[in-house]
Parts: sequence; C-alpha cells; structure tokens
Amino acid sequence: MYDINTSIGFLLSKAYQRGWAIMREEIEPYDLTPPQFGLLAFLWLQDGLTQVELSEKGQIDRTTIGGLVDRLEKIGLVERRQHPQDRRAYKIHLTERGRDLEGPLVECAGRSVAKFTKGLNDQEVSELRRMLNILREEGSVYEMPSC
Amino acid sequence: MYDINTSIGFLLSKAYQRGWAIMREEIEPYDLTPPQFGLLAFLWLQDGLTQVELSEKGQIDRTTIGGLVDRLEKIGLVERRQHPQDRRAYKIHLTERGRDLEGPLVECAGRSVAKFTKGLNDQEVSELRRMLNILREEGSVYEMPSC
DNA sequence: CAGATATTGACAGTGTACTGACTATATGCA
DNA sequence: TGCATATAGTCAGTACACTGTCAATATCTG
Repeated sequence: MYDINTSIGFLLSKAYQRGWAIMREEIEPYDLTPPQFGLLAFLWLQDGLTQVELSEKGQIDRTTIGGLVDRLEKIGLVERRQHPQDRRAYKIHLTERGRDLEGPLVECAGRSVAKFTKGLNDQEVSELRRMLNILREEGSVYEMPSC
Repeated sequence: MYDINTSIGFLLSKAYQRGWAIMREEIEPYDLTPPQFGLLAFLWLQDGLTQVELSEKGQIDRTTIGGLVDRLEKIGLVERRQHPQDRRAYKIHLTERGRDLEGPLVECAGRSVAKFTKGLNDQEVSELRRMLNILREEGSVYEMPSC
C-alpha cells in the first residue's frame, strides 16, 4: 500500500515550506520574501546582471524574475538600467539601500537556518547540503563530467 | 561573504522544484499536479475526510485544500458529500475513477522518485528521508515526547 | 436555554512558478 | 545587404500557498 507520509517528494515539500515560513518570518520586518532575498543575494555577489542572467544563476523562470524585480524595484532595493550594448535588455542594479541591507539580511538568513536545522548536527547539515546539490542538478552535469 | 549557492534554503527550494517538475511530467497524462496527487493519496489511505482533516494530515492550508478539491471534483476524481453530523462540513469522497487511478498513479510516483533520486543510493535516500522528517516538524513534537 | 466562543468552508488579495504567445531587437548566414 | 533565426522582456492564463475576513453552524458555559 502506498503511504504518502513516507514519500520523499511529500517530505521535501513540507520541509521546504517550513524553511520558507521561518525565513519569511525572519525577514518580514524588511517586507521581503525568501525569493526576493535570493535575488538580492545574487546581486550582492555580482551587481548589474540582466534578467536572463539572474534567471540562469538562480534557476528561476524568466517571467518569475520579472515580477521579483518589479517588487524589489517598487520598494527601492534595485533599479532597472538600460543595457549599453543591448536595447532589449535591462541591467539590474542594487540601490544604496539594497547594498546596505546585505549585513542585516545575511544575519536574518543565519538565524533562519539555525532555527530550521536545530534538529540536525553540523555534519548532518553538510550531508544534507551535499545530497540536495545532487538532487537539484539536471543530471547532465554529472553524466559526462570529463568529456 | 554570503554565497547563496551553498545555502540550505536555496538548495532545498531547487531540489523541491526539480522533484515537482519530474513528478508533474510523469502524471501529466492524467491532468494532475503533484499537490493534487498528494490529496488523492491521503484519500486512498482514508476516504471521506473533511477538508479540515485533509488540511491537517497534509499540512496544507485550509484555503488551498478548497481549490485542490474544486479541481479534483471538476475532473471527476472526488466528490463533496454533506457531512451527516455537521452541516458546515463536507466529506470528501473518491469517485470510482479516483479509486481506480491509485494503481497507475502510484507507479508514476515510483518512476518519479527513481528518476529524481538517481544520483543517490538507497542508504542515502533513507538518510535523506530521516532528515527531511526532522526538518518538517515544528519541533514541539520532539521537545516533549513523554510529558 | 441563551449567549459567548470556536470551527468549517468560502472569498478576496498577494506572491511565487511555470506555459505559451507576443514585440522588439540582435545576430547569423546567404 | 537582407532575410531567417534567436534572444530579452512582457503579458495572459493556470495552479499553489498563505493571510485575513466573513457567514453559517457547533459547542461550550453560565
């Protein structure tokens, strides 16, 4: 008999939802959601990416990026600037406020992860990270690593 | 420096999305989505639950259940029946077709998990299941197990 | 029994995620 | 150069997932 309660997919979705909710609560004071935080985090690593570049790095659909940028632009954390070489594209830039938020938001993220993984020790978290990294890949990355 | 690419939350969301997409593709012929499959799976275990009961078992918001039931009802896999003791509530029942789909859909689920976890061995999958079970809990379950 | 309180489900609104179609612009090739 | 093709971003549509609110109905308490 099939018991969904032990299904990997079901457990994954519930763990994901709990993590999302914990993070959401932590960054609530900044009026942000976890995906919005994620997009900011990619810009902290490298500013001035186009929406397609953000989409590729973040493995997020193009149309979803559009909405995320809209909302972050509205609250003044990023801005769209014309791409100098490509008139179809925008370059997404952090505003000063967007840059300044890196410190406090990274602290929020730290607290969220701590709360979320309270039931696991450090070695288990590393192991989890390793397995999730395998699961998120399309497979092709590992199928022909040396060709 | 904060690198979101190694963040548990980020990896979790990407693994979840890939799992969702694989399952979606597998059950596409039945015009179902993974959450709809999940709801059916709870009814295969126990038919005739109310929306609140489904919501609790599946850890899904009440309002989300409403929409899922709407869609499953529309394609004729479940039906709402009046609760005999409580005029506020419905009992959600599988139709014959909803029951008959258990076999083929469980096979789809098996294929999906196999494809999804191809990069992990059986022992790793067990370990993953154990960790996800810890992560999805609110914590309170384990804080006072014997009080 | 009557009034306070809780519960069931619906609805509106927001945000994420994806599909498919579309416009505008770049690019590659004959 | 000029046409076919590809790419960047948007929009419309669908489905989750959650919040907050509301009406109808149960239940608890005095």
